[in-house]
Amino acid sequence: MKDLLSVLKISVPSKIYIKDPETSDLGKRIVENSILLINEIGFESFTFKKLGTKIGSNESSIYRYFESKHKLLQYLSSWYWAWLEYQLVLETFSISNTQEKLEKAVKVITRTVEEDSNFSHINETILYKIIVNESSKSFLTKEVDSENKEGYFEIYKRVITRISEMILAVNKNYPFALSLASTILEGGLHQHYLKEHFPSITNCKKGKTPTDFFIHLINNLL
Amino acid sequence: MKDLLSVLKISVPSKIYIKDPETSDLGKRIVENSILLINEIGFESFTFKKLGTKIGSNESSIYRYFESKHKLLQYLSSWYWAWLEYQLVLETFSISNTQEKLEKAVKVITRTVEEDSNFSHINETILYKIIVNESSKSFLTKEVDSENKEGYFEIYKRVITRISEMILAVNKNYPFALSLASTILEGGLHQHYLKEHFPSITNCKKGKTPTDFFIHLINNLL
DNA sequence: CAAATATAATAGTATTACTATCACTAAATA
DNA sequence: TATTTAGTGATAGTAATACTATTATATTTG
Repeated sequence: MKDLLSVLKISVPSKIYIKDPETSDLGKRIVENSILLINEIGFESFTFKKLGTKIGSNESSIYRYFESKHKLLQYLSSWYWAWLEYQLVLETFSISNTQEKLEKAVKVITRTVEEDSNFSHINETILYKIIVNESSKSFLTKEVDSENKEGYFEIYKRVITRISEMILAVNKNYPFALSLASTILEGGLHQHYLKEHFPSITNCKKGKTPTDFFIHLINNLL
Repeated sequence: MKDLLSVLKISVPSKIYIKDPETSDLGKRIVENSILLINEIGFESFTFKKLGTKIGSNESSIYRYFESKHKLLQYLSSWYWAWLEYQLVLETFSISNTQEKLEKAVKVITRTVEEDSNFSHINETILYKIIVNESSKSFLTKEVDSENKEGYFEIYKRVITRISEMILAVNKNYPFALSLASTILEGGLHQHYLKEHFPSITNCKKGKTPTDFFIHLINNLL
């Protein structure tokens, strides 16, 4: 996996950034450290000024890469979905049994990202925490519709479409494949969040993961 | 229902506000118009200054009721969950058949709030839109844990607990009642959001509602 | 070596998210 | 009736935010 990814590049919709952060050292430091800083202080308190200080660079230089912190969050989200899609395809590709394939897919999209695959400057484990805590904010805005038209959410939508196809492969008569797919994806993140902050309204904890919940769900539903 | 509510008062955790907005005309105008304004321009663009202008009052007066716009959002959310809990209890109370009771409950928590029950200055239809679009932001912050300890999310958690009890009444061996309950509640809001902004990743549309999806789900799962 | 490009440094702006102070009015209370 | 006091409004002020613009300097490339 590590080797494969060394020749592949995660591709994010180009309209999200002004200048591709993958093309320079500064760009990579911006992305790498924005993940750390957002994780530390939260998206609301995160500013380009603070990030500039952290990376020993100037606020104005960061603005050459991203129009706003909101766009940066969308970049990080898209990057994560692209990375997840890659994991998803890789780990399910060779499975021919439809049931088994779907189970694997659900595992991939609902599991905690625990080990840093480390093929890049991006720490996926920490990025995953940001996805759990902040990713909703990337689309819950007044600008969703225009941003959606611009293609900002293409990868996210493609992941859901892929899952829905696997659902239909198991049961072609199931009438809510897309809704189930989107529910598992967002619901998985949400259960991880609850486990951390609202343990009284989830059954998930150590030894009983969101993955177990959703695997049990699809096995009894489809 | 209208009559019943005229003697009942929706009760929100008192730590959320500085001064109870229900106790004055200005307070009610703040709440009433904040709902309209947040719906119009979105929570990010919403400010107390703009709200002050809208209600012909002063920014500083609004700060006498709410410490910040974040607290105001939490107030609106709590108010909604309290209102929903009331609907939930009222509409399921007299149903003795457990299956039927749960179905009704799922209907109540996943349906679109369409008619304004109009028992107060609060427009529930528009408030519901805010819940769909903005309510996640009330807990997705770095302050969740301390705010949770202060009891800000009590009503929300109680609604989920109630649903989970109804799930267990149908199938006492189902091992994920809380997770299923929280998934239906948040998932319902999310499907409504997708229907509006990302129709390509949901099966929900006119004539095929989030309610249909979740009713079908529980009926085949439990 | 010149030209283009990337970055840094500095300054500046409108707005935000408040806090503080003071004045005024209406209602409650002594 | 006089007097607190509570509620609201008006004004001012502050530190920080979310940028934009300009100029200088360093680095890369043709």
